[in-house]
Order: sequence, then structure tokens, then C-alpha cells
Amino acid sequence: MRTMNVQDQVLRAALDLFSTRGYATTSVQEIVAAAGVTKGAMYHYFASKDDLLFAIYDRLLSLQKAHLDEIVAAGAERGDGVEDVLRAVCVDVISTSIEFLPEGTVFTRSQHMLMPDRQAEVKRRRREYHEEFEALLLRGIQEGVFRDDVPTAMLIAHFFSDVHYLSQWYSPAGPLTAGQVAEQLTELFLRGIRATGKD
Amino acid sequence: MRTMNVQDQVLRAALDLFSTRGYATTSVQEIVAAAGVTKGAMYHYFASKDDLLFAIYDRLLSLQKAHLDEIVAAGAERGDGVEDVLRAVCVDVISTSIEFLPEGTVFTRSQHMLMPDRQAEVKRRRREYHEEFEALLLRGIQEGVFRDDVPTAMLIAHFFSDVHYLSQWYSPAGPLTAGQVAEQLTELFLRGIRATGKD
DNA sequence: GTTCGCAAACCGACCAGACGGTACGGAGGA
DNA sequence: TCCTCCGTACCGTCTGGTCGGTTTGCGAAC
Repeated sequence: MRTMNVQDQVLRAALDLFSTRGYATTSVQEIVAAAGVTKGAMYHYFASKDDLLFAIYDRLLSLQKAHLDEIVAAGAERGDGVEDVLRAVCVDVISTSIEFLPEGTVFTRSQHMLMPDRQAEVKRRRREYHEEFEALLLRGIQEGVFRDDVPTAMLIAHFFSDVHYLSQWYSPAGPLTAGQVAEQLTELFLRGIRATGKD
Repeated sequence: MRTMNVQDQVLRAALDLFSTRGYATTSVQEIVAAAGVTKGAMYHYFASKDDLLFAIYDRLLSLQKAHLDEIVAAGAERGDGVEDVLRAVCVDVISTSIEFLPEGTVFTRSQHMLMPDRQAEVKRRRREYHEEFEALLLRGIQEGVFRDDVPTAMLIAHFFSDVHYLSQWYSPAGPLTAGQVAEQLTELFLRGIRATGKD
């Protein structure tokens, strides 16, 4: 039973409280109390309340970006078809979003609470993710695998809406497993965007 | 140039500020200043800041529920097929969500800021809407028009994710019209949920 | 048509308290 | 002796909301 370090405890408590009560309505006092530390200790490691919020964003963005890069690289190495790569990407981002559901709640609710420069960084990193995703779509369209009559911007929005909405309806206590949700939402998406001969 | 009444001015300012700056980070002072009234005047008409927030929810929920009932009733009267009715419903809710985009921003961001009883009411009314939507899906499944291998809960989430995500990506200043978005997102959704002979 | 009565509308100074953040000092290892 | 780590007391600011009082609108009385 060794004592966990202050940073971890504080971040854990902050994530929990931000996701359940909201960022603005959670005071620093409540966070440090839940973490079992004092305000002095917390402000020794974090410059501001905003830092705690940004740490949550940073972690999730880094993780999902790393996954994406890895999957795309592995697909390229194996010479997988674009639909298989895209499927793997979709399943992964949905799965990890379920795994980090509280982070997702904070992500959608509290982005506008970040300091402007941090907010800009989050937007930039999301855009990078979307652009890599878009590259797959464009490749699929060029190869005639995906439909070309809907702008990619809308296809991107259509998919990521599912990802962001997860924290609003999915419960691990419910009947559906993370894997089922990932597979089925991915399949709904892919079915919608596949090219068809006529139609 | 007659003076607009206080309620309208205040609600208009509140919607604008809540959607751009967020509920928690907007003070009552800022709202009344933007509305060109005093705090005394505002508190004469509204019991609390929470009232302002709830008014936004109430308006959007009432409007979309009324639309839904109307479309379903009209479809029943004409004896329309279930897919046509569902398509009309989807197009309408997307269109009106675009028309009321700032409300949508507030809706997703600030639901947890409402007083608990108000929050419960919002949840209840959303559930009612979803249940009416689900009834269409179930009818379509029973008639063999829609696929039966995905739980309706997931189909519902899949569709409403698009609706709620609109305020995060759609801009009226962009290249896409509201009508295009409504048509195309609806078609993506319908294509995903249609029953297929094989597959 | 002027005056009166009165309720609704409105004003704005004023709380009590909570908030994020800071100052400062002690402990304890190096 | 110095530096990191952290506890405690405290500060200035801002918040949602209140309250006593004033103004305005308007029907009724004379």
C-alpha cells in the first residue's frame, strides 16, 4: 500500500469530478479533498485549474493519435485494402473512447472552458486527426470503394458524431459490450459510405 | 422603433452568451448588460439564472416534439410507408437543429448545469422523443424494411449523434446548405439501417 | 379631463459567501 | 545551506441573488 504520488491522485480526482459535476461547478477545494491532498501540494505541481483540464485532453488526444498512426502504418505495411484499414481505425477509436468514457464526457462538455491557447491546440490536434482520417476516405473514394457524392467533411462529421456521443448514452453496465458497440457502429458507418453501382 | 419587451431581450442575450461563452462563465451582469436592461428588471421576470437556461431547453424540446408529432400524424393519415415517415422525421430534426444551432450548442454543453429537477425533466422529454422515434424503427423492423440485427438503442444513438454533433462542425457560412446536410445525413443513416437480402 | 389609487414594472446599491490563487514558513533530505 | 515538497492561513475579486424604494401604466371616480 504505497502512497500514490500527488499528480496522479489529483488528476484522477479531477477527471472524476469534472465528468460527473462539470468543470466550472467543481472547485479546486473539492478536487484536493477528493484526492486527499492539500491545495498547496496541488499548486506545487499544477499551475492552475486549467492545467488539470488540459491534462485530460492531452492524454486522450495523444493516445488516440498514437493508435491511429500505428493502425495506418500497420495497414500500409501489410498492404491492406482501404476499407479494412478504415474499419480498424473506426473500431479502435470507438473502443478507446468507451475505455475512456469519463474523458469523453469532459471532452465534449468543457472544451470552451480551456484557456484560449489551449483550446486552439486542442482544435489543431483534432484537425490533424481528422485529416489523417480524411486521407483514408479520399483514398477509398479514388479507388471507387467509397461513395463520392457526399463531401468528406460530412462523412467525417457523421462518423465522429458517433464517437463523441458515446459518453451520452453508453453505459458499461448496460447489455452491450464495448466490442459490440464498436463493431456495429463501424458497420453502420461503412454501410452508409460504401459506393454502390446504381442509386 | 418600439421597445422590445424585457423577457425577449434577456433570453436572446442569454442564448447568445451561453452558446459562445458557456453558461457557467457568463454572469448575470453580462446578460443584462447585453440585453440593455438592469438586474432588477431581469429578476422581476425570471426567478434565477437557471430559469434562463431552462427556457432555452424548453423552447427547443417543445418545438421539435411538436414537429415530430405532426409529421408522424400526417404520415399515418396519408398511409405513408415507414421509411418515408422516418425520412421526413430525420430531415426535419436535422433542419430545425441547424436553424437553432446556438440552442444546440447550449443543449449539449450545459445540460448538467441545470437544477436536478429541470435536468430530470429534460431527460424525460428527450426520452419521450426517442421512444416515438423508436416506434418508427420497430415498425420498420417488423415490416422487414429495416435491419433487425442491431439493437434499436444503438440505431437511435447513431442517428441522434449526428443531430447533436451539428453545432460542433456545421457553419451556415460554409459551403453546405441546411437542406443538403439534412438530406445527406438522413440518407447515410437510412442506408445504414435498411434491411438487406444477403449480407 | 383631471385626479387618485394601486399594482406591476423596474432600478441599482448592496450582501454573504465562494472562488482561484498566493504568501510564507516548516520539514527533511542532500 | 539549499532546494523540493507541501500545509495553512489568507486575499482580492466576483458571483447570484435581494431589497427598499421609485417610476410607470391605467382604470375608476368625480
